[in-house]
Amino acid sequence: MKNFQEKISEVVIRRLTDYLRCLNYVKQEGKTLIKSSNISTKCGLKSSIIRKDLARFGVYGIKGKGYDIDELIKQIGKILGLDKTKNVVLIGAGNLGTAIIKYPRIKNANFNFIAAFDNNSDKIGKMINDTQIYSIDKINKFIKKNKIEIVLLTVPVSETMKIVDSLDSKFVKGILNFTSVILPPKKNNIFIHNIDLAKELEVLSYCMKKCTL
Amino acid sequence: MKNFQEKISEVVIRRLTDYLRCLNYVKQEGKTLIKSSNISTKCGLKSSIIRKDLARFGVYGIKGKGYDIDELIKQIGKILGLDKTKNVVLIGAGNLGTAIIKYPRIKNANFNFIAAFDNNSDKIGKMINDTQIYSIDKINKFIKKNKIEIVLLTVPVSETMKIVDSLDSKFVKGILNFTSVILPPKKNNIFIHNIDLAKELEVLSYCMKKCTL
DNA sequence: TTGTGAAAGTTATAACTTTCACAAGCGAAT
DNA sequence: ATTCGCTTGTGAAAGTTATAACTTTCACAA
Repeated sequence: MKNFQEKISEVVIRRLTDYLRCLNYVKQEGKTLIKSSNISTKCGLKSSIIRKDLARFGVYGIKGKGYDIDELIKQIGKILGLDKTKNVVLIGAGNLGTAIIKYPRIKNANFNFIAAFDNNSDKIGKMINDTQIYSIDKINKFIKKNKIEIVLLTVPVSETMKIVDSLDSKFVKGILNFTSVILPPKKNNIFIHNIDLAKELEVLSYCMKKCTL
Repeated sequence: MKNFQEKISEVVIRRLTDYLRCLNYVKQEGKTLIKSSNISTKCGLKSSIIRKDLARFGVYGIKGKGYDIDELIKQIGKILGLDKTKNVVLIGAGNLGTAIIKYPRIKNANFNFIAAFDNNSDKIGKMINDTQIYSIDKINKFIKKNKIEIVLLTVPVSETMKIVDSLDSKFVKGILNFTSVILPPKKNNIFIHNIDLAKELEVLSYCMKKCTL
């Protein structure tokens, strides 16, 4: 794999995650090699762009045969930084938070939910999979003690700003914001990635409309 | 608004949804006009591209002042096809499904969840907000009777294929697939939009890695 | 050893996107 | 009415991305 770090756009990164998903799927079918044309049909992309993406990172296959699946998974993982375990905490142990912790592929991404926080006393002390729920009051002490860098936010809109402002940017470096509150891409040097579930429905809405034109 | 339908790429569509989210937020602060530079800082985009996007669709502002928020919301809604109510059903009334139905901005997108389906007898008959949960056996009859075009899939991985194959493509035109199963972008003429929650974590993972280089 | 088929790797180009810089125009104030 | 400040709208240039077409190389079999 090439070592120099050229700028990679988010489109490319998103494609890499698609490849990864596809590769993990094909791997568990017992295959060891995969052709670019195979990834192509599975992901709905042209095979040429897949080969180009891979070559760009110095990930090579075997001409006439295809790519080694295990090797590919390893390399893409390395590019995305999935090779190191990242401790994260979840804030907001509602339906969405619970769903995320239980989501099948998240353990593959090497995200380790070491704690969840909520202000609902019925939930405090309970578990979601292997993750314990604590009172939200304890969050900053916990972050400091465990040097948490990543926070997943799945709280109600009304709570969001207060919590974001309270997070100690000495430790927290990234927030995955699943609330529908708009946060700036960077705040106090914390990288914020906004995810809006409604967005996907809106995109579908456009596609449906376009198709019936 | 321009009437001719040029091809619009998904990047642009996604930006439009960002504008919409921003506009709704600013609207509820009581403002009536907004500058492109304001949307710009909120969404983390250059103001020039916002103006370009809007002009492209024939949506114009007032020079020296900005854009009329209500008008902008209306126009973007029209472009995305949010102006018409779309009846949808949810399959899989687990945490993720529940979270989606309750997600704040989804009603804005004019998606109307008229029914949910699950195979867990404890859930059948219960409600999520205003949406009743039915037995999954009844799904095809329901789709036929109510001419449902959009299905939201939030079932376990093991159930996914069986359900997708069983959906009647005479009625169903779009599937929003939140399971982590890879589905092709189109199947039996049904448009499929895959959403993988793990993807967002993987993207964040890359960003975090990049920042520490 | 050599020939062949298949798929990777590469290059050139077309298509698309973003950005910049500035002209144009609106509205408020004088 | 005129000026001034402000922000939109846009054309051209720069930058980026995707695609098709082409070349190379590998593995296997004859």
